[in-house]
Amino acid sequence: MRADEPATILTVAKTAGVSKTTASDALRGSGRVSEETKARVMEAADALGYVPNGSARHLRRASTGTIGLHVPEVLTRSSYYMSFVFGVVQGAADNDYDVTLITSGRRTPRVDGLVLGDPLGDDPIVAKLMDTGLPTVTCERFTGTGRADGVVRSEHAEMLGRLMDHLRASGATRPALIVAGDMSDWAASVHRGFRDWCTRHGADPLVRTVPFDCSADEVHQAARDLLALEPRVDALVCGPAGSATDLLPLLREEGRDLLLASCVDSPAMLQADPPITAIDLRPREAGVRCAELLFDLLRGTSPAGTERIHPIELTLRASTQPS
Amino acid sequence: MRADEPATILTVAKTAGVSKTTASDALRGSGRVSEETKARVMEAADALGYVPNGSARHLRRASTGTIGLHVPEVLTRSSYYMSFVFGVVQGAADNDYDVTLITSGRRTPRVDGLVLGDPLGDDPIVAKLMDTGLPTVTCERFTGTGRADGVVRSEHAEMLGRLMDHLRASGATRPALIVAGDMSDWAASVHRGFRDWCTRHGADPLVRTVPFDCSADEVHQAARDLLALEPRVDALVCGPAGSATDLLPLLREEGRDLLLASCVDSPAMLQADPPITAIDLRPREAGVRCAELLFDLLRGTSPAGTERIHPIELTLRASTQPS
DNA sequence: CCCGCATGCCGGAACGTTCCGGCAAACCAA
DNA sequence: TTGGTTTGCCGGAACGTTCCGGCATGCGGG
Repeated sequence: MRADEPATILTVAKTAGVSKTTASDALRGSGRVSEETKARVMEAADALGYVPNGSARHLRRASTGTIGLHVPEVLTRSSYYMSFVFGVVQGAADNDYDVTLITSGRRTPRVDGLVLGDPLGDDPIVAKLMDTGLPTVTCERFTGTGRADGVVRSEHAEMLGRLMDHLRASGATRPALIVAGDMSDWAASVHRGFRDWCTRHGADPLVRTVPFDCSADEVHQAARDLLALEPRVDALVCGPAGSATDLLPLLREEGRDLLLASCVDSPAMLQADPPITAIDLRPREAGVRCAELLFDLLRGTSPAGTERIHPIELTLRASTQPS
Repeated sequence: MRADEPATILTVAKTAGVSKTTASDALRGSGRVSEETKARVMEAADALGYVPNGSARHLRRASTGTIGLHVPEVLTRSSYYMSFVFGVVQGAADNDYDVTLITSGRRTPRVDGLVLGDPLGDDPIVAKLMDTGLPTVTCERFTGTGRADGVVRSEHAEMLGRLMDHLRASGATRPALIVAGDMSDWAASVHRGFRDWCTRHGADPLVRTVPFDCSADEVHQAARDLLALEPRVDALVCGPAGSATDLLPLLREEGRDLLLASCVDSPAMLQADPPITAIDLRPREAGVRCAELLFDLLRGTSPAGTERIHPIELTLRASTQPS
């Protein structure tokens, strides 16, 4: 339980023997305050356990000190999103901001800006948030109506090409892809990367599309379709997070010894048998980058329309070694 | 980009032809306002797109309208925590509160109360948060110094007993347990439930302890220890989230055909081969309950010290069918 | 008619901090 | 000595909303 009333700037000022303005200036490094007075005020604030009242501060400054964060509630991507969320929170804390989670469009959020992870073009919540007019940064582009003020994105198409090169070098001649629909910029890039690679290498673009928040059954069905093709598919790239590990039992059951890769890495890919080659999207760093870009926008140090590239990596594991 | 200045209560009042006090009272259902006047004010607020300035409101009310949420950054539990977080956010939104994520003890948070998921007795961040004196609800008990104002917990020991009964009914005579250390109330309960069951049934309590945020290697090592025992272990209960699926490759490799169960359910348990029997902790609902309890505490409708039981379920799957 | 009560409005002050501009003192140059 | 500049303080007002208590009006009862 809380002991007594929190100290205010007036308490600190009285204790340090200065005006409230001097106390505020001393603690914030604003105005003109001598070093001696500044030290005295900071000592008093420390001794009193003074914590600024954010509501008062933000009322006066016409700001909130908070950014809103929205990620889709898709459990298959919980590992990715959890890391992303912690990254955004880290980036915000580094800039003395709080992060408020937004899971519905019910209330217009009172925040200084927004970070939207994986904004889906057909997500009404995202559309609503984009309509608030708040400074907004998206991780990957928004495929719906409207433009974010800032975008942090990765070169998924290029990385898919590199993965395909690796599969080809491992002996694959007939690769296939399971990918989510084009409402996600990420999924669209992966899809495009695959098609482009097939065009360049004279391969059939064998693709099955599933929903972004697809069930394991949907993934299984897509995989079965591909596995039934003749000539036989000899490499399978799984777009949806977690789907590669979900398919291991099916592949084992069908006695299919093909190369397997995932477009989203997670601890489960490493722990699978065999460990699965995957694209490490480095979600925590992506979160930090999104937060940083939003603050640059809020401070005016980056113009609206800024796009930043977030580097991703291909992690090779046993699932794509030639057998 | 934002079009123009947001409407204030003064704008609404002028538009509706009433005083600011009447406008405020009409929108909040406080004071004494006729139905006719109320309707007129709400119409004006709607037309103006009025959104209350939370900073002003909370400054006046000496509240923040925000609760702080802390969960450990343990990726192996991302599925559980993600659901828990979304549950807390849901519960908060239902009470018109925002949720701020707290990942470090660097700044004393300006929030009305705290929800701590899985508070570990040796976590310095949790200790710091408990020291703030803010009204605090924990999901499971805090094993360190200090007492939360409210606790939402489940009967893990009892559920463990039921799981053991099921394993015994499936033919297990020599069950073993991998569990995290006792810094987690949940882990301690699971451990106690296992030991109590073994005592009641004259079984050796075969247990290996791992850290709460254990690596897959640590789980593998613990499992190898248990698998090496003679007489042979015929059932394995995995405490750490995700560890049951992590062990499937090892069990397959060792040719061990034993019963396997997990103390934490997740989509991955369902997708494993075979699907793994698990305890569904229903994390999303747990999150909602924690938020609700915190608001009851803040409103004074529940006394400090309140404990509420959150029901959990045993989900039987192929991994514990007798072979 | 007068008094008490209920209803429905109202303005002022409060919340804690920051912004703005004023003022006094000290110093330096002409 | 006078004028200009710099430094370091200061009080008042502002931010948007809520709380508090006052007041006018109407109604009913004595």
